[in-house]
Amino acid sequence: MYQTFYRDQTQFYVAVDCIIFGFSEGRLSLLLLKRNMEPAKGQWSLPGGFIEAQESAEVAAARVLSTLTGLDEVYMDQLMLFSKIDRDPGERVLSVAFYALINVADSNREQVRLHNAYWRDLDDLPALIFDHPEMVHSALKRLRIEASTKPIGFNLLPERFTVPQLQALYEAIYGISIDKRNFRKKLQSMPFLVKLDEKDKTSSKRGAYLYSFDKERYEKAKLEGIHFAL
Amino acid sequence: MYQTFYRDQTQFYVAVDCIIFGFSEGRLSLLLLKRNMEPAKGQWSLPGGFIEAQESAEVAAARVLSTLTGLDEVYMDQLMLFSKIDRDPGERVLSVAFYALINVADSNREQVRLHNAYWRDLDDLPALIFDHPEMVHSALKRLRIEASTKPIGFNLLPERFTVPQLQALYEAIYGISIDKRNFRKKLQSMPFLVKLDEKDKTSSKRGAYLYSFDKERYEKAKLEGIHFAL
DNA sequence: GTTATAAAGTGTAAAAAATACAATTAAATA
DNA sequence: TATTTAATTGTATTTTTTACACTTTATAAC
Repeated sequence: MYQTFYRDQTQFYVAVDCIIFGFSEGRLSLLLLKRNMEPAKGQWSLPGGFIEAQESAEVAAARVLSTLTGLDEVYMDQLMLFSKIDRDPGERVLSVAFYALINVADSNREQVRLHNAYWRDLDDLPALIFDHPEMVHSALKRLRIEASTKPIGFNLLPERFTVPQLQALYEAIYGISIDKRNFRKKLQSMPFLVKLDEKDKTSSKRGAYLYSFDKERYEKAKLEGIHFAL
Repeated sequence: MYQTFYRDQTQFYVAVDCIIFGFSEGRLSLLLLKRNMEPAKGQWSLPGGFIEAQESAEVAAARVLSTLTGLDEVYMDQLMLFSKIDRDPGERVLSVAFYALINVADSNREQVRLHNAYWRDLDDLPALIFDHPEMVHSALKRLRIEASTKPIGFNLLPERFTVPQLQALYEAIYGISIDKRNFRKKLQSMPFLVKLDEKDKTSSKRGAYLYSFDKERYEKAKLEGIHFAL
């Protein structure tokens, strides 16, 4: 039987690490933990934890994220397994990296604070332990690829958002500036972006119309060959 | 210290499984193992093996591939970790899937035979054990994404290949038929495709010119903003 | 040695997509 | 009432993608 055969094999600790993206005031940020004890005191790390006996990696990552932010059903996707022998100087630990997209305002501020976690601007990250910088790099690369063909960016925005907000998000993700007329032109070809009657007046006197992403309409459009592309 | 903390954690067997793509006679194929003993006798599986104490997942996958085919320095990329609790009905085993692209002719036929491995047409795969079908699906999806913007398809061809061969490869990867004039037009914009003086006459009386992919020129072109795209 | 065969090789026009670019509108505040 | 600031709108140009058919080359058959 399998069991007998497997018994000779080495077993490993397997952790998950989460690259949690947020977006506010036109900037992408990551939710990071500040170590307040040795070793590596003062250094920063990605939120993570060990996979438990009865968990898949995906469930473990969702647990870590839920514990930290109070959020469930968050957009999350696995990046890959990081397994270099010395990636953790303490002991051999493999780690599966996940990236998550959340709306900062939805997270539980107190819970985040209690875990000694802080939102740090993606363009100005502190030094991170282990291979966490590599994980972040990998996550950003993946985010850029995914966000261009799938409507995942909306997970970083409130339920209702304005066109200028959406544009600022894409400008932040790709680090470019986009012509607003061309940007709106693309949006017009997406029947799953629903224009609401209400305006958001927090960032201008005139106010900008609020929109929402209609998941059902998106699925319908996809079947008709209309794809998301930004 | 870390060690003390880690000791409470569960450890896991971690395997690698390889989706090894080949291309011959206009068709993609996978190198699969046929089980000639129980359990699951007669069923097919992806080539794989356990990660050993002093190996990274990448090294383990390269070892598995080298043992099976005699090939080193093969194009290989990690897909992700598969970790569903019951994915292996025998015991809890996590598995990292890798996909590899090899030139079938380069592999050691006897070695492959000895491991009870066979090339099976991708369009006519046998039933596979565990979550291996999911891994294959994931690999094909990744291959399609990667092959469209990176010159990785050449790993499936001989060192020197013809334009019709290259076109047939891309037609096989994407399951479409491509206009040969438009295909050649795109190739003309790629200075790293070197036309040789020799012809391959195995598939036509007239013969088709052989080309090779020049990696150095590719890197140079990339710096100049010329990207691979097919 | 002429002819038949089969795959390799070639160019252009039309359509679609991406890009560049500037004035007007709306609402609050001075 | 005038000023301010961000939101909103359309068109012309360029680039890219797509559609499409005949000629060339070398071998094999006659």
